Amino acid sequence: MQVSIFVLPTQKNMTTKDKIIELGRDYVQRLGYHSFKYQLIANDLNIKNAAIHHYFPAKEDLGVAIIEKDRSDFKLLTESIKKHPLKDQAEALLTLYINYYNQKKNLCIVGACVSAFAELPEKMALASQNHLETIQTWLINLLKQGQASGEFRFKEKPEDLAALWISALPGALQSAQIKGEAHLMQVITQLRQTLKTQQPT
Amino acid sequence: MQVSIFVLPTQKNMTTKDKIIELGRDYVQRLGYHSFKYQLIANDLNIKNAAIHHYFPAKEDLGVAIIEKDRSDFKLLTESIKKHPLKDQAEALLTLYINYYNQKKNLCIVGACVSAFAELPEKMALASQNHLETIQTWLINLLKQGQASGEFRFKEKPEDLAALWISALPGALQSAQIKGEAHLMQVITQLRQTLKTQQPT
DNA sequence: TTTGCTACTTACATGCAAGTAAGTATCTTT
DNA sequence: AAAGATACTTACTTGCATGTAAGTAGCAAA
Repeated sequence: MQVSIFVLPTQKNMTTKDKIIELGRDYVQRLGYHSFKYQLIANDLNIKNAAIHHYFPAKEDLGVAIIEKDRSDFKLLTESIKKHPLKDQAEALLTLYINYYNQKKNLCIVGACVSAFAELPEKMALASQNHLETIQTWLINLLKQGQASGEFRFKEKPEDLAALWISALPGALQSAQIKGEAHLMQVITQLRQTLKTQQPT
Repeated sequence: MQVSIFVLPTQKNMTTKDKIIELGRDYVQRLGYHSFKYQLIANDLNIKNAAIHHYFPAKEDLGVAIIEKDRSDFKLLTESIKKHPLKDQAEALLTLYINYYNQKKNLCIVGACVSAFAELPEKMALASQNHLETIQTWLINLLKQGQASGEFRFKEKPEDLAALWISALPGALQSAQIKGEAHLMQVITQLRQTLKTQQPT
């Protein structure tokens, strides 16, 4: 299920527009929305600043495109594994964050958005709201299925547990910048235990 | 134990320097470090921009002062309640975050620092590292005491549980901007349950 | 072949935030 | 009363990021 940790940000057969979105997402996840600049992407692609404005007139437009790409990727991922055991599906979310850490991306896109929310353009605020909603809904559903099937045996409300997961993961990824990978793994260990899956004997 | 939710950011008997730190902390918690500007504080205090540079030559200097003030306040708070029941001491941390939310501060200082960490001046990075360390150490200690006394009956390692708390609280505060107060309360509910305190019958 | 579209470059305008240098008013100490 | 320190203001520099206007090169369709 896990392909490669070090995915190349851009590939030859991608259009410039798509490369801009990919590189933009990278920088947003490393630096945050307000600290990422068109110039960084322009340098990487050996094009001029204004070329990016050709595709995305305002930074806000690129911001929205990045969020929607990330949301779309999330949907593709969850769709592709929806027949897998529920525990594996939950693990896929955890793996996502471990991969971010290994790629030195200490913000997930949703985390980057909420941590800059007060200064976010309105369209980006709406897009990030939709993105978070998508993740939350998927997770709640997963937890409900697991509770119903007995694959998970937690006593809490699925909504409450989902809230914990979608707060703790972005938070742990952020603080792992200071406390290191072990910190992220401690949080993930705790989250795994909340599911109360059958212990392998 | 809880004084007033709506504490005035500055008071008459404070020095200008202290007012700058307090207002700075407010703005950092609302906007994030890179989005808060000297001009905002200058307007609030009816002074000129350059007056702030008189006290804090570089923005980084004010940043460090804000973090150290926050850390100092945290130490004062925990010191002042160290004789209280352990459960109440844990509740005090939760209350801190509920108060932040009610004051529309959707970043704690540590959260503001880690979410902007890659672009943070070195002195601020160190200061925030110390701040986080202080909170973590306090919490681990509290959990260990509670485990020893039987006031808490969790089975996890105190370190792991502490990691969850200090990731989930900043994360929940941030995402509460999108998902509302109920979301924060769901996370807090889950964290309370991790302590496995005696249920009141 | 000419018309037009796509994908850019060149060159520039704008605005803003950080920071500095020099001056002034007031209060403090000797 | 003189000297210095404190708490600012005025006026300015610098640099950078966003964004725009106008031009160009190449391919694509009519």
